Amino acid sequence: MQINLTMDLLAVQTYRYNNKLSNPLQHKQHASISESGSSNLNINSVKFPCNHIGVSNSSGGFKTIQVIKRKPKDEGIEQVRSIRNYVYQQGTAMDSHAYVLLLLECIRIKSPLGGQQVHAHVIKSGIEPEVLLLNNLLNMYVKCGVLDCARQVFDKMSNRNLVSWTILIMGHAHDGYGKEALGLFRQMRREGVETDQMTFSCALKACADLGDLQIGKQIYAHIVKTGFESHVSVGNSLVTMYAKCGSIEDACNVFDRMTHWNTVSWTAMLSGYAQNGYEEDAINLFCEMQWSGEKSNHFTFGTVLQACASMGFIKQAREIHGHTVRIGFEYHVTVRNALVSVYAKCGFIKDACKVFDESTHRNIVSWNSMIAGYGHHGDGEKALKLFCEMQQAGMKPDDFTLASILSTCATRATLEQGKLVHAYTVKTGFLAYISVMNALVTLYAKCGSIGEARRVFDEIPAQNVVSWTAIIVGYAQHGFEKEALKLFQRMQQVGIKPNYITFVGVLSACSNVGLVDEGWHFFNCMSRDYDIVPGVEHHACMVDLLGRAGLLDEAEDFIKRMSVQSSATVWRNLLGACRIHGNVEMGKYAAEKILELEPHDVATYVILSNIYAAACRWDAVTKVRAMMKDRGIKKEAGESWVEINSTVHSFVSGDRLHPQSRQIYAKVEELTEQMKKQGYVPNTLCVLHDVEEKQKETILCHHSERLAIAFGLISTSAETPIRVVKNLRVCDDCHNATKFISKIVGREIVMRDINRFHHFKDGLCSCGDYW
DNA sequence: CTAGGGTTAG
Repeated sequence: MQINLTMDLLAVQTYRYNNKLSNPLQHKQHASISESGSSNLNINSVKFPCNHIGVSNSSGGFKTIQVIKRKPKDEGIEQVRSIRNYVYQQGTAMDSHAYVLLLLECIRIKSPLGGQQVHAHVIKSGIEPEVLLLNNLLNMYVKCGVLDCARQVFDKMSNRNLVSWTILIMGHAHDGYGKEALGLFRQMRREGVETDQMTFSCALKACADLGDLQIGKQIYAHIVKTGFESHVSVGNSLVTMYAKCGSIEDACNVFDRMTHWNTVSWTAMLSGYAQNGYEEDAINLFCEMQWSGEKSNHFTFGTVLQACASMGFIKQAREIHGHTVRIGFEYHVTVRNALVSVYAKCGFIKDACKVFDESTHRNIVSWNSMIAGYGHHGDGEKALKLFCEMQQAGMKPDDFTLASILSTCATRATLEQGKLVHAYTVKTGFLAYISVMNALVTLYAKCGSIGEARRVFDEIPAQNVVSWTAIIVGYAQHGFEKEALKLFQRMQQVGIKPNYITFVGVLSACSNVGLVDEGWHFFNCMSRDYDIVPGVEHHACMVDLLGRAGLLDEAEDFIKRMSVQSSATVWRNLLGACRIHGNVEMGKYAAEKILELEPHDVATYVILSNIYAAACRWDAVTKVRAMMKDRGIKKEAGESWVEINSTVHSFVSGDRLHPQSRQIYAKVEELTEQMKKQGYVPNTLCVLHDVEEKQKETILCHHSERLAIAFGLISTSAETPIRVVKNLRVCDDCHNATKFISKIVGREIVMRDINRFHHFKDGLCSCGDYW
């Protein structure tokens, strides 16, 4: 089916990454306040940045970029106009107090334009603004997200007080400019201004965001010295700072030593547990909190539900959902968003959808949660539809939305749609967000364009651990292990520490080409040199590596000695290796293990049956087939798809639903003829069905990947590479056939199966038949 | 002037 993205793409002719937009800091447009005033009251001459305003940041990181979420044009102008009229109506009666009220109104409607009008009017009025009014101006700019202007006001103030400093520091800390916030904090102390609990809190928040435990501890020492330790707010900020810096013990210590607690204290501790992988402690603390009599609020529920989400604790989530209903928090937007998220992450997409649909008030997070939910656990088409619906409902996508949508396109390998979204990010300035660029790296990698992925990666101004991981995983999936491992070294040279997922990428790079020694090396050094405890995913990689390399006993032994709880994936990798190396007994054992964990896993039955068939154990094949019938398990349809003109064309084996079915099958026949002439012999062992030999050949030739390739060939011009995606491992016979096809038609065929990429060219596959 | 929270990228 076709999905049209409701985007105005006319203005963008090219999807290529636009270098000029890569660093909005070079393009920052300052909102200038004209001292002469009056001209600025003319709506038409208001010079105000409408897209993004950069604030210089020594860190060079991505948080430096703010995007003012523009409201629909008319509405914005209306707001400004009404405020201006209000100002005019007041005539000469305007005094400081009235201006303060107006500024608060600007904050309420989030109108920096309106605020600027008020500012201009203050200047024009000729009154000498006292500290209170200036602080409110500062606050207005900060709250409207225009730190540049706040800074300008601040710099011109002759009489700053503690509040002025606090507003500015808080503004920077709140918007992610931690270094600037700490710089201001230091400057403030140098200038001899007394700090209070509020400034300490803000400084600690800056440390928390920067993850700078050292400075955090220095500030703590200062807090103790000045006697602010007993303030609840300071305690809360300390808990948060330690938790965000990953030092959960320190956070606990502070929490335990506090003399009194409020809802914030409990929530901060809860969140600390949840973010550091102590989800169960978080849930226990939530229970303790209920016993203590402390009231929960929407933040508390949001946090505890998040803890449930990352652990897949659906039962607890439902209980908490019930609790929010009982105490009337059910319809709070934050709670609802958390509910959408928890249901989606636990795989209960229908429940998530219900909560979303029944929401009376939706904000950007609500849409993002639902879109991400569909992208990860439902289906990509629904995610894209919702993305369109969201815009029809007048909700502007943000960086989170776009990262999710790009990730959805990556999963579906819909390169053309992905390119449209890429263009959209260029046009709207969202390309400035590292999360969006990282998602683009994965998009191109997962669509088979590893070169394009690399180009995007290289253009990221300051790659973070996710960027590096994305490109490493990309190379690993394409079988370019050397490049993957080279980049792994490079990332460390530039000072980026690999994390848990980076190692999944590194180990899969090794397993994809059979680098056994290197795999062991990386596996062993994880905890030794990087302080990362290998998890079940890493163990699964090792089983895959050893098994596929033919070291089946070593792989089995490895599973038996594993320190973490085994998963179906671990056994599935062993089963896959048994299939490759034809080990019937171990395969049977692995299959049993998988079925203990996932009794309805269709693929396991199929592979087991394939193993028996390859060993000519037809009795056993029959048995497996009977077992499947008994248990009501149907063979999962292998599905392959190609994207042509932004439309996804999907095929299952023997499928005749496509309108061009006749031509597709004709092409398949034609190709088969040519292939046979060149020496192709169908491998009928790949056929599970109990049918005549001749019929088996036909079944093979009508496998979903063949249909997709044939359709790709008849729908695109010569020399265009064909990109096919398959939801399962590519079948042995199809792999062989595709090599022939690539040579016959003289085209590159890129096939992504569930594990990796196969680049077929001139009769050869990039995997070197090791897959 | 207010700490605390929900959505994202691998």
